[in-house]
Amino acid sequence: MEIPKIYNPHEAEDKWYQYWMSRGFFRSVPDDREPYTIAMPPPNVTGILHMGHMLNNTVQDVLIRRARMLGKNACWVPGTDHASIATEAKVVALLKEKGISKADITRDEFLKYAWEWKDKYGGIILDQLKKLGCSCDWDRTRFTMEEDLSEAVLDVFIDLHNKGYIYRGVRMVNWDPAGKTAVSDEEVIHREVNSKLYYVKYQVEGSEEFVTVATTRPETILGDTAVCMHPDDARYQHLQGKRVIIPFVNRSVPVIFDSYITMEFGTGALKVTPAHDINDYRIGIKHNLQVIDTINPDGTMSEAAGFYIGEDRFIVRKKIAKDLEAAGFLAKVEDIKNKVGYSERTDAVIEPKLSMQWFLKMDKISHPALENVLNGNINLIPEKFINTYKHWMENVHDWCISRQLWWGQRIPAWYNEKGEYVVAKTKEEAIAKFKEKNLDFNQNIRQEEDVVDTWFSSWLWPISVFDGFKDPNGKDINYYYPTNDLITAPEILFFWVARMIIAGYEYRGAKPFTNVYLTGIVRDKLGRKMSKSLGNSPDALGLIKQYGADGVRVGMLLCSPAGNDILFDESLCEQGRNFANKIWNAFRLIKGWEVSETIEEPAHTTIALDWFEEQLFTTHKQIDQQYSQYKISEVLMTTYKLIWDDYCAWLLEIVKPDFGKPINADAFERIQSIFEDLLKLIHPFMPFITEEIWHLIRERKEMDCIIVAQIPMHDCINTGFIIPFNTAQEVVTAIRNIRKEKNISPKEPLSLFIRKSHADWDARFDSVIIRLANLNELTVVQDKVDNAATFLLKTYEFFIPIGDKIDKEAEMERLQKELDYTKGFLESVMKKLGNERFVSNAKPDIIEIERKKQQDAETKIRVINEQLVNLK
RNA sequence: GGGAGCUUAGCUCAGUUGGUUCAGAGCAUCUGCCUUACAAGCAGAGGGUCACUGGUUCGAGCCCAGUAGUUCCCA
Repeated sequence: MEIPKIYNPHEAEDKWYQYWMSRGFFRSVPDDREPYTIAMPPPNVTGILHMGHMLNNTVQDVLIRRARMLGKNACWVPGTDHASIATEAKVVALLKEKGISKADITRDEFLKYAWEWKDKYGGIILDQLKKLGCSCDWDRTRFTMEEDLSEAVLDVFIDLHNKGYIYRGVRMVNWDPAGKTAVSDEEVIHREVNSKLYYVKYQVEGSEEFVTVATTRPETILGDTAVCMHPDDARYQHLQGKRVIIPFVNRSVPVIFDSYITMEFGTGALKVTPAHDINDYRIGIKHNLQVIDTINPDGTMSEAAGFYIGEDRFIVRKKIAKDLEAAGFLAKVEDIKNKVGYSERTDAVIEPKLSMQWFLKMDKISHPALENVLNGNINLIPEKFINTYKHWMENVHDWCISRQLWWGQRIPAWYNEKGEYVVAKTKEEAIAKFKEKNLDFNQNIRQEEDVVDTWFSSWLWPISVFDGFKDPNGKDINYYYPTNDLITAPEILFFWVARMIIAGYEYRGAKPFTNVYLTGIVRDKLGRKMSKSLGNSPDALGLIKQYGADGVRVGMLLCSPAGNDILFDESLCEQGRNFANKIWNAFRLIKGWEVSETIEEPAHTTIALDWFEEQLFTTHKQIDQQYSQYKISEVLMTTYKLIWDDYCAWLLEIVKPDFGKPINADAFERIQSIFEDLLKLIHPFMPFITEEIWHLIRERKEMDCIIVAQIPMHDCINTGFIIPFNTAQEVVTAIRNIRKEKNISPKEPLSLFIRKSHADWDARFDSVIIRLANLNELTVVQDKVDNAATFLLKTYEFFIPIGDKIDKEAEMERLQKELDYTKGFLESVMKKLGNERFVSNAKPDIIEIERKKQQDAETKIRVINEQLVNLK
């Protein structure tokens, strides 16, 4: 059989993913084992796989696969959320292409189109996750708008309303004129932009004086109901009790004083537009000002504006500036930078707008969510996010949960003709409630038009995916809840993570998960966030095609410590691909050997295998430790080095039989089973290549797959092989260096003499040194050896006779340098030991170490001096 | 404006309660090798005033204060 020199991932990927699926390896049902559960943060149903998803889901898959291999009942629940705004925008656009306007069809018709769209395109991302190798239990795939989950949302809404947590109120909301809906504070992105600051003159009533007011939004002048100054501002003291005339509109409004004003900004005089600015709104309430709503839901000027009716706010901004200038009211225009809010979903400029919305009171209900993070019942990883979390939870705002959309769970509230309302699941129940409350009702009661925020579905996710609302004592919810780990981005710490914790305590009396692993944001090399508009995001599936899923997974995780942003570079995937190829070639080597029962096992092979088994055991423990701290990229690097350096570069080089010779059968079995252990360790990171090799290396039964192989906990006595092996490695490296310096071919055998001057030489790895350094002799001697290249390790002297190749001058120079350094070092040690305060304050073991340093340095100086004398 | 974090090699990052023999890793770089597993490779090498200033200590990358730069969150 000819095995290709270069690993080709594609065939293996499709083959094994199908195999795993068809054998049900991803499936989890409750049993006697300990559960390990992750509820996937549901990606947006309109989404396609991007770098953030790849990072996030690779981490989850690593944890799930690891848990599976540790014998836990691993359950990873996938799904998507319905993303009201994004999906509705998509469907509206699609209808527009067909020449259908949303305004012309009924809610039911629209929803029919939306579901059609969802069934056709929704969930593409889940198929893409399969390409990445994600081992989710696909039988458990959920969708936030499916029937059971929607019912849970309605029940929760009704319950919270009954508890008095949900209320209706007029509030200044972030209005998205493109989506024609309110969005939450968290969905507004503030960006610094170049704007103009317009200085507009307002005439003081009954005088020739003008007050100049600076504004970035002249179109809102139409809604002004006051002008405000700081009470301490000397410039405006004489205006107490006066009124000013709004230019153009000719409305007389009061001059008011409030310490909210920043005297230094603009002219220190602020125009107050309570309907269109959150701060103005607060001032308006305080000073009892009139509120004039001059902007329509679609961002055009309203009837109340009186001018430019029906024209877009940004066009009006330019027009009114021109008109003000023509009328002589515009003093000047300056360029400034200011922050403007944009809708996360539609990228439209957010318009602060007063409207009637539904809110969830957060103060009481959020308490356990703060408490249980602070007391460590729930861990945030890394811990630095606790501060941010705490700050947010202590200043939590009520949550605006209504959205003026159709795609989503319709709020179960019903109005009578007087506008009075009850909350009930069905019309029949609503009627009953109206009766109960002695309110008017007839057949004309109508349901609230708005739906709830998508997060109002997804905050129930860890409960609802296990049907914890439908069946609160069900097998699944009792077994899997609380889940173990949540892996998500810090950006949604508040509007998703915190709210899930709130819901968890409110509806299960228990946390939804124990650990929250916060991944970083994937940025490009230049540190810019990856985005569609910048076009700096690589095509995720393209990367998988180019480097293989295993390569990309390794690339993602090599550079991603928890919570740190990752600066992604394709070369990382290349490194991952190269690593896969390295493993492949190790397999090729082993597979190519002829095995013999009769040939003797060489000493170097036996001892090297002994060493490696101890090394494997030690690394195992280290990896466990790193996993327990969620240091995933360190686990990867540790395993990477174990395989590449320890196994391939050292062990295989030692045990490799000479060309054309067979290998001893016992040794072969050990080498192969070590290789299998290594495959298991790296499997969570590189699922495909490990499964492929697993089956090529031995005949396997149908269900004997690495995905369900158990990671063994080796019992290994500390045999003390590691330190002497390290010494042997250093000796080999030193000899290789000498060969290189002296231009001696690796094929030319050399002799090595070891002179012990301090401790006895540990000869256990002599055979290894002989083999790797290509020696024909290794002898421990009492005396120096002439005409030899020398080197020092610890307190041993090494001699390699090389005849006339010695360069005495260079040799002496090297030794002198080493001597100088060692002397300096000894001096610093003696200084420490001579310091009485050090000797009396430092711990005894520290002092002991210093004494050892002193001794070793003294020995070394003696040895170097002798060598120098020899050379002369 | 308020709060939090970060600053260690060219890049990305480790660095436990302050205490081993130049502060570690991977990548990149440089040198020599197409050695019959792998050039997607092998064998070596170089590279750091631990942002800066001061303090505490016998001893500071680590603790404290200040400064600068930077990122994020909130307003």
